[in-house]
Amino acid sequence: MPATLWSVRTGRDRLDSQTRAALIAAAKVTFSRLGYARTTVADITERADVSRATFYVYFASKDDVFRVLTEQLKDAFLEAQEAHGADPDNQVAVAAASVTHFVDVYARNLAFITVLEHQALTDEQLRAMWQGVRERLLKRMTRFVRQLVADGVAHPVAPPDMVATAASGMAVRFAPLIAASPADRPQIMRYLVRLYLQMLGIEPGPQAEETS
Amino acid sequence: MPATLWSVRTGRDRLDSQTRAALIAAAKVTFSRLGYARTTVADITERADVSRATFYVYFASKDDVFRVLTEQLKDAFLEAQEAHGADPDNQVAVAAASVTHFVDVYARNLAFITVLEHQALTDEQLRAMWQGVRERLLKRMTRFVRQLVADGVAHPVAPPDMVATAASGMAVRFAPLIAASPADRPQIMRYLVRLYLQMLGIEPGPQAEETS
Amino acid sequence: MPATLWSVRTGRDRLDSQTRAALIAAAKVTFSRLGYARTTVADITERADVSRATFYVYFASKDDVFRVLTEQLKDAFLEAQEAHGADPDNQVAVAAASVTHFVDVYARNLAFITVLEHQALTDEQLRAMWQGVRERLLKRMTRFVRQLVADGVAHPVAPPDMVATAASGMAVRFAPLIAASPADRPQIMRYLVRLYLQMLGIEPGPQAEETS
Amino acid sequence: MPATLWSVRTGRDRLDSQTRAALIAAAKVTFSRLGYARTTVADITERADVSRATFYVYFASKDDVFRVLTEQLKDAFLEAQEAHGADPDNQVAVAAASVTHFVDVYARNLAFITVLEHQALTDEQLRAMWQGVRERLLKRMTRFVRQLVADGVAHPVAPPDMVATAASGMAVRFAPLIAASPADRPQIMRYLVRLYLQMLGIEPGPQAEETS
DNA sequence: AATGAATGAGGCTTCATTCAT
DNA sequence: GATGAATGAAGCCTCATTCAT
Repeated sequence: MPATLWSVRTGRDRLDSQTRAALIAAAKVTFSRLGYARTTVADITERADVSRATFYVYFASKDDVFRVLTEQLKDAFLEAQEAHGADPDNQVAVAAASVTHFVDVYARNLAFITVLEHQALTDEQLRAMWQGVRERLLKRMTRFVRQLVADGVAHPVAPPDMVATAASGMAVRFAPLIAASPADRPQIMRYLVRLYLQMLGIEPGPQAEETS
Repeated sequence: MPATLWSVRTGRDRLDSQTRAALIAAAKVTFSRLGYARTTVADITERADVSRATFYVYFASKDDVFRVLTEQLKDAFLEAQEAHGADPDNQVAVAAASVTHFVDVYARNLAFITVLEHQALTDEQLRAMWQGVRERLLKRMTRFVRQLVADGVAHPVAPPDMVATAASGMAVRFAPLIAASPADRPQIMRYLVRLYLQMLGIEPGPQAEETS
Repeated sequence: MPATLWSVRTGRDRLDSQTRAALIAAAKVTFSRLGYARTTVADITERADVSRATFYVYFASKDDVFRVLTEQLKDAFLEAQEAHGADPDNQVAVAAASVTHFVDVYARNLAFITVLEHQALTDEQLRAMWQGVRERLLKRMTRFVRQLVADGVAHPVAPPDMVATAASGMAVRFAPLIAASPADRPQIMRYLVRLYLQMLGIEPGPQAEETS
Repeated sequence: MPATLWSVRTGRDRLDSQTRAALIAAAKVTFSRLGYARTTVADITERADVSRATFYVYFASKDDVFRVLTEQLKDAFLEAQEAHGADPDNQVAVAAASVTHFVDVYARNLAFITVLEHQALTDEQLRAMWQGVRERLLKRMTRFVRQLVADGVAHPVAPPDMVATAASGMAVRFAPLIAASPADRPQIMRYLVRLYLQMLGIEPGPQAEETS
């Protein structure tokens, strides 16, 4: 096992295992394709090329992997929020980068999110978690809008939280487009950003076009 | 539903039966609460207060009721599109009414739609149907936007189909708000319409505020 | 189903079912032969000549049938306690009849009791129930001994509860003998009764020999 | 255990290993608490603080340890039979000591015996072994009773083997009492011995009270 | 000697669906 | 039309055991 070569052996061993990673990847794909209920542990282990019992070496149950995947998704969204790479002084650029990253994460996880929202219907814990993520993202965007208004940059026609809600809705709806034709991503993103700025009541200057 | 075409049986057809209606209602509630897989036929029949076997008098399978419910949803959306009640000559009012109706139907079926989208992941037929509904709505809105542009009423910052996409995303995201606090519906709708017009690049005149 | 002919149809239908009875009988035999863990639901249903799923129509789980059987055993013991058939005025005859019935029930359920005691090790509820039965029987015998002493009939060398304990131990140990050679039952019972009376400090008169 | 015969390996044999001892002790406790089936090899190794695989260094299987424990129990019973410490010329004292030792061993192994008897239901070898132990003890006691009768010391009301059976039953039933309240052991034992002698038809002289 | 990792085999339980009445 | 009864099929999970190191 190469694991012994590159990973310092600690108590976390189980968590670094290649097998575990393979199972997680397989689970993600399978859940995304088949949904939760139709995914069987056998589907996952076959794809990961291990035996069914091995699954239970790493996860307590089918539910357990699903939670792990959900946590990973959460992390991805919270990280995307950081809007890396945009000039922090250029508020418009920051706004654009933030939307862009969000849409990218969303597009990459489209199907899984559909499944997650379905599961959240019956799983209180999942529901709380996913709603938490949504609220965090929304609050941040709301704060941002408020800031832009205070700075006299934006002039929206509705309260900041409504604007944020609308903006996130827009973004969500653009994700499938990008997932469907990745080649058009730059163009689609450009339109999305323009519409976003328009909704904020910002005059789109040339800087807005520089995103990712 | 071809059933209406060939199953004429008696005067009072199976399709009218009270029992059938009860089963459909029960199925809708149960699917919405528990999702597809976790809903059992027993759940549905218990709620409808009939025996498990009776279910199969009216439906071929669990899948069958789900399809029936999906058809009903489709009808609801297509009907909402008709924008009843708005002055056909006031394009802005028509736009507002259309969005409003859409959001209302969406809000009333939130959970079921979540379930439907989950099922569409694995059911090709369902996927095609639901996508068809979305496309129809989108196309109509796109046409509408194009018309407004041609009429010099709207000045969007992106192509009509992009605007329509963004608008529908907005609307979808507002539905949960309305479902959560129906009392605030008027206020929320007002903001939604404003943002919608803003995105279309329409100067919101006083008429826009008159919606529903 | 003849059931409709001889049993008044009530809500208890499920409980009268022939299938249920067959499953219970099959479960008793199988548990007694194989013990709890090695008994599979398949073993039971095969013996009852129904499908595996049918088992779950009548019982919630393997554990559930086991509890039902345990209740039946409890009832058998409590009923045996009543010492039917002995002249109530002849205390010695009552004593003999009581022991005799107890041993008979025990002998008929030897293996099942072994299994039950094993299960009681890990199942608090079972333990409480079985201990309750034992205590009830013991208390009754203790009361009886006390009475005999008060009446000057018995002159035991130890306190009544100790005598009762010892007597029940004797009886338990005789059960296997009777189960092993039913033909010798009368003779064995005679000795058992004699030893029992001897332990009570009763002069065995001719009446004692009249048991069962 | 043939192991002692052919597995001589090194000076300090596997059979002495501390690890092995720890596993045996852990197994005894675990089997006694959980029963055979519910005890997992993992339970045993966790308690012994070694890895699961280590178990198989010392035992061929879960069944194997169980057999080892059973052998140990057998040895304990057979040794208890020797009635160490009683004046060999005082037959009554010997009788008392023998019963006492038996009860002590039984009390110390109550739960394990319950498990063993459960296992004996399905394991022919175990059944034969355990029955062998019982028979040996019974035969010895029978011989002893016969001797007492021949010596004119005892005057039982039933044949020696019946008396022995009854006596062992009494003893078995007293074991739980002693296990439950060890502080009362002397008192309980005294009553047991009295009842035992009473059953043998021996006038309890003062010597009988000197036991253990 | 000790163990981390992996798995074959097996058992419990659920549930959509059928069918005779 | 309604239903009680029965079941085939399928999936989750556990665990004793093996093996390479």
